[in-house]
Amino acid sequence: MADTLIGRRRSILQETRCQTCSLSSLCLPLALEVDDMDQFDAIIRRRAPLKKGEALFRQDTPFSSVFAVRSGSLKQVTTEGSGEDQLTNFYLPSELVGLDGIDEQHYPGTVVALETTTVCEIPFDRLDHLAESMPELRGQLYRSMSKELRDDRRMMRLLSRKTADQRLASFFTSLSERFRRRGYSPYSFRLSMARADIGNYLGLAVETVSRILGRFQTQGLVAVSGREVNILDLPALTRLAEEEGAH
Amino acid sequence: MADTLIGRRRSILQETRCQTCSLSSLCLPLALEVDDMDQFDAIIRRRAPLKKGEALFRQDTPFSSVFAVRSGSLKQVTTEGSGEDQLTNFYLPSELVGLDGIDEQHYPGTVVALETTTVCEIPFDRLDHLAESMPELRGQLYRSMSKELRDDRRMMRLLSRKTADQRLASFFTSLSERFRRRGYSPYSFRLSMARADIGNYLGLAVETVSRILGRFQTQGLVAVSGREVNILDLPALTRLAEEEGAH
DNA sequence: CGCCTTTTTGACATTGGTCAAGAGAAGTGG
DNA sequence: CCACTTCTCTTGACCAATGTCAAAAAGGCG
Repeated sequence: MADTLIGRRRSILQETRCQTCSLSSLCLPLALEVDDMDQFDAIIRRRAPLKKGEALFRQDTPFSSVFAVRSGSLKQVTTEGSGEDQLTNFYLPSELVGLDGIDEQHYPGTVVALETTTVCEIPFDRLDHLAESMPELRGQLYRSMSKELRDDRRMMRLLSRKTADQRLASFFTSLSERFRRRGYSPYSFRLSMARADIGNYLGLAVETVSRILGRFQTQGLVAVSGREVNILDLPALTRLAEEEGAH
Repeated sequence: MADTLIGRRRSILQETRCQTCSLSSLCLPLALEVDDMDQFDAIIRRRAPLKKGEALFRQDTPFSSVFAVRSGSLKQVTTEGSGEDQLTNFYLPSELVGLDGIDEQHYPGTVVALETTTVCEIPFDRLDHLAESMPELRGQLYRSMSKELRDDRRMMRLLSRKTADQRLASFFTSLSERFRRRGYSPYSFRLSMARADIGNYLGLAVETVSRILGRFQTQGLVAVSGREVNILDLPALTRLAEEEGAH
């Protein structure tokens, strides 16, 4: 009884409950029964929203939790020795951040909000404990990691076999698809990241990104104005993305 | 009693038991108690050794098991639509193959033996079932996947920020380190893969691989004769590998 | 409104790919 | 065991894609 009240109160004040979260069908609790979802819900910690530029966690910090993005977006950046930073990932709502920290027990990169962003913190030890008795949750966790592995392989393919044009086309079609799955327009969206971030992520110089965006525009593939993007010819963009650079 | 006999017999005939496997300290059963290891052992299936060029499994085949490499080596190759093949990974003894198939329930690439190779087959449903009651095993499984994620990020960094020389240097130092961890010489080893495989993996043309190997040789970094490699100046190679290409 | 950051554009340099050809290795069958 | 075929690897000449440097234009924020 008290529990329910607290639960209700929390949901009103902070909208923290998975049951009422519009992302639950894409997120970890996917496929959990009501009872299980309640338990899962109970281990989640709310965080104050991150402001643009704020870090969710920093590289080499001890690993303790994974995070589900609730709204906004983030980038993961790794610094290595002398080298420049490398942007290894962008995270959108419902995606899980921090899974690559499990192995070495610290986060292998700094994760920074690209805009105002809210996340659910999921302490990993408690998640694992829960997973012990919930095969569904366990499966979902495996799947999340496995999916990330597959995405990484796709990225490796992009980096080693695609031309700059194809990389940009892939970037746009992939974003478009991710927005679509989350119920947003796949044709019209706002980039939360700078050109420099895109270039870093795709392994291209900023200037190249800028030039190719210009070319896409004159080719009638997209209309870009600052960070506002309108995809005009998705099929053509998809075709381009799926071609492969000579080599 | 009968169990023990069968167990013994199996171990003599096929050397399948984890307890007697020299890799157990690097492999999944790492950190399992004796009892747990016996149970783990029981779910493992032996396979006939693969001959050079034989496939362990093919792309898009239904996912059912992960595999631990026992001896030899393999490569994973993904074909995508019209594009050329992309070599996404090499696997050495004690490494786990197939984890990226969990999510979509089929293998995202074909895995082929580079030489005579033996593997342990671990049916995934049984592994997961066991993981339910063995937190150690569960942890080990998470760690394996997480490590692969980290390795992938390193690879992405290599592909997007390193010059051809730095890539080759990384390739050699990484191989060297992997051999060292497995108790082999870090200075002298045999490449089981062709130059074309190395090039494909590193995102370089075969010719470039060949040329740079030649240059490394005249610089006194390595001595290469066919697939026989002697690392002459590991520190220098490491330095080179850790530099980062302009950009 | 002015400063600072982000983006665009231009000129030029460099890395690494492509094509072509030849030298070695290695597997195959007589 | 050798001759033949077929890969695999190396080398050279040339070229295209993309990076670098420089500077101007456009945005965004206090």
